[in-house]
Amino acid sequence: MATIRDVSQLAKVSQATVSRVLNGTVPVSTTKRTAVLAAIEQLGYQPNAFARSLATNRSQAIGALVSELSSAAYGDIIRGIESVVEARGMHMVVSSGHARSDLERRSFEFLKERRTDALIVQIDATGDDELAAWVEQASLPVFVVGRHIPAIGDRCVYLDNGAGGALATRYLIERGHRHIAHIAGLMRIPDARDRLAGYREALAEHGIEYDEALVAEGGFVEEGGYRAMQQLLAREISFTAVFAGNDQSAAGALKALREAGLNVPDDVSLVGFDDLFIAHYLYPALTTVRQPFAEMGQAAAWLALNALGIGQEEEVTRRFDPVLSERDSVTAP
Amino acid sequence: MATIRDVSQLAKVSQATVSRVLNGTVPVSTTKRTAVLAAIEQLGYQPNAFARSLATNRSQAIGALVSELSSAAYGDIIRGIESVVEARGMHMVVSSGHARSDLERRSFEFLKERRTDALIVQIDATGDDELAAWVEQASLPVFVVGRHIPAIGDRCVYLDNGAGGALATRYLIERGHRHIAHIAGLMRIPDARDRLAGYREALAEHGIEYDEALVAEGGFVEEGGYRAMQQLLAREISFTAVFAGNDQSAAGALKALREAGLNVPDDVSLVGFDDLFIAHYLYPALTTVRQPFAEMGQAAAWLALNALGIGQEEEVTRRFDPVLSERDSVTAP
DNA sequence: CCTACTCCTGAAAGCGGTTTCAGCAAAGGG
DNA sequence: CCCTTTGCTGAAACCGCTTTCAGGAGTAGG
Repeated sequence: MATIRDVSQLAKVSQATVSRVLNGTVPVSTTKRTAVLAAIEQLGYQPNAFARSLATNRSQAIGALVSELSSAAYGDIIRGIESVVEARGMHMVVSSGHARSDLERRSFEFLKERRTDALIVQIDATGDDELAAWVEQASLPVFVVGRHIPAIGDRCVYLDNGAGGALATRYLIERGHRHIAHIAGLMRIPDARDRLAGYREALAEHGIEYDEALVAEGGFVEEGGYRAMQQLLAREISFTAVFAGNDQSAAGALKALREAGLNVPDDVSLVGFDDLFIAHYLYPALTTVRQPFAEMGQAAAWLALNALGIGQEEEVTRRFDPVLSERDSVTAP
Repeated sequence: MATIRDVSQLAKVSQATVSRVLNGTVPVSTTKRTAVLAAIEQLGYQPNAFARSLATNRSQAIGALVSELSSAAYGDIIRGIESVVEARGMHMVVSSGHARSDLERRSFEFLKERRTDALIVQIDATGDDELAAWVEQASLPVFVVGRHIPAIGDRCVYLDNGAGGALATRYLIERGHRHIAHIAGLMRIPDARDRLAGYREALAEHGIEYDEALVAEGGFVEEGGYRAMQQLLAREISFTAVFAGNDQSAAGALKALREAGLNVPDDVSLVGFDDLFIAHYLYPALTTVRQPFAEMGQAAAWLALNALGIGQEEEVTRRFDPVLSERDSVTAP
């Protein structure tokens, strides 16, 4: 591999000059510049990223720590991050927390050690307080995506889950539903609590009394949604619509409803949350609250770049508003 | 940040000795070793990865270039790669080709420049010959996953698509179907051709004549599957089963069948390919040929590590066999 | 008791860039 | 016409680690 030294010798200039041509830090006379460029071309020279990083103490990479690499949502977040980071000529190093708090910790250390210039984390298993401590004590800028931790609010990019829960519920109410069940998510996750709060808020707005018997916990997974729906049906309280805490639990609920001989949307309307692409593949296609994962990833990436002084310095949206993706799973009661 | 120098001074030894206890390259006396470890602990010292890489010319990272970051299949491949790479204390740098040949090229250069120790690529848009040339000319070990290019066969990890096509078709034949349609994939992709070949092979095995009118191209996407199925129906040739080239086109086909008033599986049986998790969410849940993406990613990662001399040196499976995931979309005619 | 190995250790030379610093030439100001 | 700027340039220091090399102490062999 050619080094900067080889280039400088071939071009008959100093290494410093080659470096200056390369980085455009200081003007270089046209004759030398062209000589250098010619030499670079001729040797097929590529700067050694390690040497550069060592000298500048910049890695030209940002780290992404996600909860689970194979999930659809995180794929979109990563894609969002990658698109802006790569457009800035930087790289992305990704690591997964495998949905376990200890592994999240390990991956976090891993990436820090790797000295990425900034870190974007999207993890669930680690608690708010601990995560906030990580963020504050880290020696590099860290941003959190998909989660709102008030203590470090300016470092979070998240969806307004309360508004999302209210949006879904209000949508059902406006179509005439009064008896609306809710399949809640994993209650240790703030998102789940916020969505439930939004549900209650929308009910209250319309003078509908909150009934605990209409709420069951689905844990954000399909199997949980399935069982939660079975519980709701077993309680023999009538309802004409269900707001599921996420699309996966909605899929499970759909299955349970089908098995109970109930038709969606004719007998029961169903709304999900997230707008993963499974929402589109379910039958009937699921009406759901859209969470703009890719945009959120982009926003987090911009925050990170801004923190490094190489961003666009425009104001970056931190709190995203939910939007409803209307499909075929809702009708009037 | 503490450096190796700080550690060496605190421990009253040379930098070389610190390096040696760090890497275990050469024995160090117990007294010095404990002094060094104490100093490291006290200073919270973490070696600088750049300096180390510069000195060793090893990045401790392997690069992954995937076609599209947000797809379910690639998520599993990445997860597979990450699991083995991280277990070996190395990192993964990922980049996306965004399903475009020029961007694939750019990302490839990007990662090479970044001097990852090895590269794993999973891309579609670049042609066989060109990709083979990249692989052979690269200055680092490169492996291809999800694709079989005979010229560089030992560097490919792939599914036996022909066997998969035959498996699906045979499965249908064994259940009594004789008139089986095929929704082919994107014919410029070898996978699609191989699956079609497998389909024909299974037909031939059972003395069923191949009928071109029973094949339509679905381009591996949902919309294409939808239209392909409409074409097949419009041709008014009777068939009792369909083998779709992948799960996404199967989903489209399912939709078209439903709109045509045909029930799956009672009127028409349907088999997909890939076993993405949408297969599970479709209604009826899709019987499909499973492609073990995560395992394939792992295999590719092992090949890469072996090439670097830090693998397990066990024989690594390169060609994976398809397995049928039986669900609810097939029945006897 | 002397020589020949071992075994461990430290000094120093890289790895391949960036950046400071000083210097020289040309240009501008008085 | 002399002095100060300005603009480029090269030498050299430095980033933090690994690794070679030479040497000293301790042990074994003769």
